[in-house]
Amino acid sequence: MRPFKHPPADEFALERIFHALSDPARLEIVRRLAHVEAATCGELDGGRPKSSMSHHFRILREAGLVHTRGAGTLHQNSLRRTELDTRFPGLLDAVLRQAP
Amino acid sequence: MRPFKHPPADEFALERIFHALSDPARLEIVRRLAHVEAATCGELDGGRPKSSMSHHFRILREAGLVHTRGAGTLHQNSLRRTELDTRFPGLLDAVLRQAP
DNA sequence: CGTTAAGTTCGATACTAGTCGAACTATCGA
DNA sequence: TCGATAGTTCGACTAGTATCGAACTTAACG
Repeated sequence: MRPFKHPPADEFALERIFHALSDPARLEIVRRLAHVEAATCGELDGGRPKSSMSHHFRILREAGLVHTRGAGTLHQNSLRRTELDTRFPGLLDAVLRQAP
Repeated sequence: MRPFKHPPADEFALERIFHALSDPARLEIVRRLAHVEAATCGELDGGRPKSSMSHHFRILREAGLVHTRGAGTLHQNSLRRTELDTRFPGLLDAVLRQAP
């Protein structure tokens, strides 16, 4: 499995993060990830096909919102919460306070 | 002059706000508006044509980020800061802390 | 009025992004 | 090793969006 590209926290771009969060499907993914330690792609699809989910996770990963690590045949995704809170204090809280 | 449509604070949609902020031109507008009481469209174009600016201001208005009021022949735009802070505490701060 | 100035609207174009099926890859288990 | 499973990649289609010139609207001022 190819390793994923995860930008370091000092390369996070606000525009990219906002773009990632401007899609309802991705906003929902982020919110659901906030309640768990990690989740697989399959656990978070809302009936959407796998190729669509893969696309959304890639956007979230490249924005720096989500970290994905392979665990056997499945991928565990987690919110990069502490890094995001350090780099953009208040942003994630604002998102999550909205619709818990 | 046609009155502008300004959504009430309880109709702000996070997706729409994020989309509005995902464009570099609009992010810059918001940041510059944070430093002044109000500004006209012309004061904030970065050499961009008026039709482009008008487009961006409409997106910002309809997301609830900016309020526009006509003052004679020019339009005064201001950040809806208190309403945004009430509805999404921390969000605007996160944006503005980033690049003052 | 006629003019100037500030923005808006319209229309065309180009680019960007979301959706989803099909084929591919990698890993685990029988 | 064969098959099943989880996810990625590819390709095509579609929908949305940015850009910008040109025409239009509105208001202030001679």
